[in-house]
Amino acid sequence: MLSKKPSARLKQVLPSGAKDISFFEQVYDVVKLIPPGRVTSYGAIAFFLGARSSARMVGWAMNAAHGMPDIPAHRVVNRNGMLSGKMHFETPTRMESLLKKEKVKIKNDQVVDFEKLFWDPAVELS
DNA sequence: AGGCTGACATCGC
DNA sequence: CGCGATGCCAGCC
Repeated sequence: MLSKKPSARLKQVLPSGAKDISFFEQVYDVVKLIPPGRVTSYGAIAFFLGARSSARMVGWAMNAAHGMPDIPAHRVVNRNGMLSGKMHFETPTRMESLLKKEKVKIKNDQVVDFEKLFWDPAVELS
């Protein structure tokens, strides 16, 4: 996979009067609400959006979120608490660094105490 | 216009 | 208990 970036970047800025809220935008909305030092999973976000099987899309949304400073994609990991998307950052160590800055410990590309740091949108945003 | 792929998750064999 | 197959939505070839 070489340059496989969605240059489209969706609508990115949402033209004035953008009323059609796509799945992606909902994902961004949730990810933006993840507090520092906390993490969540692709599946949790997908589930919160009512599409438990659409976890893949969440990952794809993160890919499209590249370049959006408001989207803390590093706080989203897979269900095992593993930094599965670290290789998609500017540098493979970027994701880990950002998390460590937020006092999140990483070991073997995995979030330590993932269950304790887990931020469930279905609960927090209920 | 049709098909493959993807930073996941779950069910089936 | 482990690997294979399927679902899901959007973007790109």
